[in-house]
Amino acid sequence: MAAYAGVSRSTASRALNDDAYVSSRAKEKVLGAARELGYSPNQAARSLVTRRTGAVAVVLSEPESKVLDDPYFATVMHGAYRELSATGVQMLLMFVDSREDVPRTIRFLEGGHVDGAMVFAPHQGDPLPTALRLLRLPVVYGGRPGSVRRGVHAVDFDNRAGARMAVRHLLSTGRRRIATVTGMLDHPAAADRLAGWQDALIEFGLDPAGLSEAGDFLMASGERAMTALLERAPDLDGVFAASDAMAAGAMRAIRAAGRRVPDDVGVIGFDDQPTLAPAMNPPLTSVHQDPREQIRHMVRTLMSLLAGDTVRPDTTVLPVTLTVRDSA
Amino acid sequence: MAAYAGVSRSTASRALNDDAYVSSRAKEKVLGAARELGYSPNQAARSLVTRRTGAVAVVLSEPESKVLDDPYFATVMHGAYRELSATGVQMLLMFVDSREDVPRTIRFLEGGHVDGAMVFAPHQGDPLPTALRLLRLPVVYGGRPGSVRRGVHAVDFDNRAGARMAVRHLLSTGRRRIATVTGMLDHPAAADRLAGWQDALIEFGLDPAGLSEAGDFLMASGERAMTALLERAPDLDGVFAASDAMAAGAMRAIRAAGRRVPDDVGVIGFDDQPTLAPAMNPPLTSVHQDPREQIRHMVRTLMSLLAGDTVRPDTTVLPVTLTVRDSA
DNA sequence: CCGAAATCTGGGAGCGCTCCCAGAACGGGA
DNA sequence: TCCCGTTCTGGGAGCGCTCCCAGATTTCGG
Repeated sequence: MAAYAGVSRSTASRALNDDAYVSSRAKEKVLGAARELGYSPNQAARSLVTRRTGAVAVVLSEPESKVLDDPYFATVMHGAYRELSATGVQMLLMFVDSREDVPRTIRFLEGGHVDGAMVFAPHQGDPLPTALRLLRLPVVYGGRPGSVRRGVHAVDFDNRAGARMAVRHLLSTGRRRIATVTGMLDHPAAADRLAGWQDALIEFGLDPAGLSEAGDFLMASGERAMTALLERAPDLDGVFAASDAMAAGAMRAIRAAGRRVPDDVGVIGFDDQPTLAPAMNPPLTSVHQDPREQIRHMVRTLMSLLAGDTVRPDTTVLPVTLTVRDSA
Repeated sequence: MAAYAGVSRSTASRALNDDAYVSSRAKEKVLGAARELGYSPNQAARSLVTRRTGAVAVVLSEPESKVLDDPYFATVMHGAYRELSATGVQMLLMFVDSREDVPRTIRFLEGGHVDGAMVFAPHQGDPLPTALRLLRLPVVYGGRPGSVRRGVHAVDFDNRAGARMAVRHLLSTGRRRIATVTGMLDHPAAADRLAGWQDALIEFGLDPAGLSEAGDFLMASGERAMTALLERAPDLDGVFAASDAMAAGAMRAIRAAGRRVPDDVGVIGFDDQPTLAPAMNPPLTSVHQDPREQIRHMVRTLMSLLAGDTVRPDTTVLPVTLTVRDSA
């Protein structure tokens, strides 16, 4: 190929990587030859010497059922692919379903197959973040990792403020008995949302006691939890669910109990899932977060890290907004 | 590392790749040293000489909205990851959202970054399969590709037989006016399901005229189509929807028209989505297909191809079953 | 018009591995 | 005991690229 262009391998390499000190004439010749020959450089040979792979791992550490069910992860995968390929980086997707997957994953990540990783590992007891600390591989977390707190790069949403906003909105319509259905509490986001609900009630001088019920982010748990809440506190007039799916379940329970949404009970969800929240009946008021924005931040941070910039390890907190529809 | 184990690089290499002609003593020494040193071979150097990357691309050629919405794709991604990593192959996920993505994708695939590809490209006009024919890269399709018919490896479901089974089931409960809501008809699966519906009606001497309405696989289109059908044929007593989501939409329309499921109108879906079909009210009778089985077949075929076996290019058709619940 | 600085080019080394080949060690039958 | 086939080992070449360095060429101020 260098021969075909009539230059040395060195010059060809420089032209292809647009280095400094290449005459425009040589560059043109090389690029022309490459086009004519349909030449594309051998990635393996290149990585061998540059010690860069041009690939980044996206690690989803959640049980299978969750990943398949939650459209958030579909958005994450797709968004990560788009953002990464826009910067010329290949995405390597990895799933970690159970503790047994951890060693294999670690081995792969330290095997020099990737330049860095974007990790979603929200559970408290997840061994992955701890294991990852020992590697010297640039890692950016999506959402505050459950197990490791400080000294890591993370991009999270302001779950607590979002929950506060939701509850304040319910309060602003005159409701005073506001319950919550939480997510799994070993999940920092769930804990933060619970805290935000509590913040707003206390701020208003109200007593949160007995008005919280644990769910697991999925619809069925929302229905179950809401049924329990209605039994325990028949006078409740509002509910904040830590996910849209649970809000949907809660609505079913409310109707089953012969109450109306929003007339008798106001309902607010979290996530503002585009395929779910607006399609509900009535359309769901929900705390809106933008996963694409999160991904963008994560990619940007990782790219700085890969470029060798010293970025102070920190958690970036992205703002959320309240999308008001008819359910509250 | 070879030095540490006290053997030559050749012997170390042989031990690590468990080649023939290595004494068990040498092998033990090498493996022991590797463990002690936390050594893992440099993938780039290895690919450089073997001309194998140990990676396979999974290409999803569908518009973004579809990929994010359809749990089938989540299952595909996750299943493909599991099956591939079980055979020691890395998965590279690629999305092709629009025609503009095609050249970039082709360039990547022919750039020698992967050993083969598993492609999901169901649309009739999709330019990707045609472009892929020119590459000499082993490709296995998931579902019959829309544009290229023969001479390719594909693993499809028996959509036509599945639809036939569904309609026969409706017929067996005494229903005689059975409508269908189709998927996008540029999608071979949708066309096959429509054909199967027609097969069963004709087989029973019934006239399908006016009882079919086009949808797009999503819930909203099911509702819309069903409303139209009920208006056009108020006497209908059964409906076969080409997806579970459309079946859900159809149920809403049926209720909105003051009819009951299954008493007045029997409903059957397709896909038997685990998170949707059993959770519906009433639980949905649906044609069951197993995406994991499809993936397994695809991976197996691709592996044979990579091993250099000559596999006759052909479409494997996987059987489907009918899961009977309460909606019909 | 000269010399030094800036710009450009090609040769050579080497990244870490696998594969080929020649030769050493081993084993068993004549 | 010797010979031949089998099993095992190490050395060397080379995969295709980038990077370093030395030398060639151009540019430009004095």
